[in-house]
Amino acid sequence: MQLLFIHSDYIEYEAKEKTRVAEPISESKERIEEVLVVFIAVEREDEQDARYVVEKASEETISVFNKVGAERIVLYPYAHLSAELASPERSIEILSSMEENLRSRGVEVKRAPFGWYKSFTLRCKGHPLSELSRKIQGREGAGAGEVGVEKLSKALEAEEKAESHFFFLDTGNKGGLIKPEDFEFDGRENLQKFFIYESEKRRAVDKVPPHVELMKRLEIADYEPSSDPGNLRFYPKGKLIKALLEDYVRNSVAEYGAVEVETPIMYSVEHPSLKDYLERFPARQYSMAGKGGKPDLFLRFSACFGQFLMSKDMSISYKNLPLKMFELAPSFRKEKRGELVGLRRLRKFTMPDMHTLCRDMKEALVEFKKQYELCMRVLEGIGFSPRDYEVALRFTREFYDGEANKEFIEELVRIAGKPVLIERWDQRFFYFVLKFEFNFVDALEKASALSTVQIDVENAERYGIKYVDANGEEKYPIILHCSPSGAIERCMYALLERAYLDMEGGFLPQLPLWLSPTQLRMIPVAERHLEYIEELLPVLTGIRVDVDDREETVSKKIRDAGREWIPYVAVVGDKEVEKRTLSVRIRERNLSLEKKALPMDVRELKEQIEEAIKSKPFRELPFSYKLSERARFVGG
RNA sequence: GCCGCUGUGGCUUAGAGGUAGAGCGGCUGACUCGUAAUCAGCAGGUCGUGGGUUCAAAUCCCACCGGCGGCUCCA
Repeated sequence: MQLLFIHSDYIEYEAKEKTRVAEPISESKERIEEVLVVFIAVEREDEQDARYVVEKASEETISVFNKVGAERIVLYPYAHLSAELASPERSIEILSSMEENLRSRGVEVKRAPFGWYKSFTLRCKGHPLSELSRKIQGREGAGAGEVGVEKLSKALEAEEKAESHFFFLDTGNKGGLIKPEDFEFDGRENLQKFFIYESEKRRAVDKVPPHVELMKRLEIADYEPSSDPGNLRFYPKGKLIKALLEDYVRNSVAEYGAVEVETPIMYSVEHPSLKDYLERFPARQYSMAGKGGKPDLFLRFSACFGQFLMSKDMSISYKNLPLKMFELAPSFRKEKRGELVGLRRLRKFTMPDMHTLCRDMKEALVEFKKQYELCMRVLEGIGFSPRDYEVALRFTREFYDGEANKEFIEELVRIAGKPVLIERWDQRFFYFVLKFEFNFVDALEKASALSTVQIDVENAERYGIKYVDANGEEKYPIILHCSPSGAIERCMYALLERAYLDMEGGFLPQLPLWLSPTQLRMIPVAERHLEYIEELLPVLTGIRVDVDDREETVSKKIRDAGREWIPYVAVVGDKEVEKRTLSVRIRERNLSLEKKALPMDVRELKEQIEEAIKSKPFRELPFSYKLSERARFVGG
């Protein structure tokens, strides 16, 4: 049960309109003075142990009532305090028994009608105790009788109060932070969109994001109605792209010096170090009940716990630092229903998650910069140019006030090579003092983070992660959290949205060559040309080649290849067989109008493709190279 | 989670109280085909699910489920 207490001069409310769970009422309008208003959400778990919860909640209410010296109490049902409400019938029952319980203690109590849309005004007294919130929990199992009132977590309260301010910082800009009203956006439309999105957090959009249609049509991914929303299915092409991106990120961080590990995807809710995190986002976990007295489990929302718990048990010398640990972590966040969209925001996603233990802030900053550059390289390698993303640097006021740190921030802006958005928090409300993200702005002008690095000054201590320094003393390291690419699915979203933006701009949409499921399609004019194609295939190893051997016209096959965004399409007819060449169409970004096919030698074509995809991971075609043997995964 | 919109064969959709219609895709056949949709035929639908109103419901009402958008949020 969630309770919000407001000690008020008065409350006025009026029942306006019934909802379908409305209880019958006699009075629709009330005004009550010198009152402790208790906003209440009865939660599902309360149904299990209703009497206990009513007793505890009443005790707590009386205690607050006495402390603030109110004259009467109003119980005001307020569903919005919880995401896990009890049934309306039980809620009314529980609220009524709470009303009676309080009345039996000799207090004047009024209960606002349940299940009505109500208007209300109240005046909060504003003294230190005038606003309080409490959560009442039922007893866990049979034995544990003493779980009672808990305060909301400190972090959550702090965050509500935390204020932040936006600025800009340009490359040559020694003068410090520029206020948004003094910043000239000219030519920086994307940054402007990003800023508007960040500062207003709202967009008037009534369209489905373009990538959703594309992910289906290109047989990449799709919704799975039989799972929880936000858990997608990936078709062979999507799975291939995903696996290639994963390979690429894995290789990149290995090159940077991280070791790959794997940690469990579920953890006990009882673990003391995890509790703070959990309390902060109670409704956002996938959790399951532990049977037979075992503790409940939740699915991880990142690889942090696993790697922290692993680090805690390691013996680490200062000589091992900076120590980098990496995991391609399937992660779960039960995001609110309305937040889920296509590949942009999921409940199950793959997060490349690297943590770096650093001996001190100095070393942390050195690594932070390296990782900043690593992230730029990774995005570049995937196929994003710096024009495709906007940089945000976020830090606490305290961090920025150090003169050396100011220079550090300016250096980061120079590396970005363009103005960046700054967010400065008045106080630290979470575990980091500095973070950056590279944000993609999509076709509907929504921004979402790709790469990010954060400097964590809190979790080493919380988890008991220590290293031994040169003097033999135990120290807490500073921890860097880094996702070099951001969630893999989100990269796919950004690639699709970018392709859509290209299309809007008059270009042919395309995926990067190394990620294209089919890189080269061979089209025989007639059946008799298949033999020649079969001869060529062994030459083209290391490239994903397929053959459109269906009984269709050449025009149809060309069109279908175009709809699949295939980068190289080679037609083979009598002429080619005779001259031992290929007639190749190249889908370049600027070829939307010209549709020329040029004669090319097979080896020449192979070299050209190999040159373009060298240094990138390669995987074979995930299905038959013959189109006639391939099933369709999505309709038409 | 709340509010609004939405759900018709595998896909895209027409129909807005009175016998479910089309295109794509699939299958069969013909054409062996030269750069963005060859022609003909066939199969495929308890109109998201469950209730209700009605002589009659894809169509109106309610609930639930999925999708989209907004609010909110993004460790």
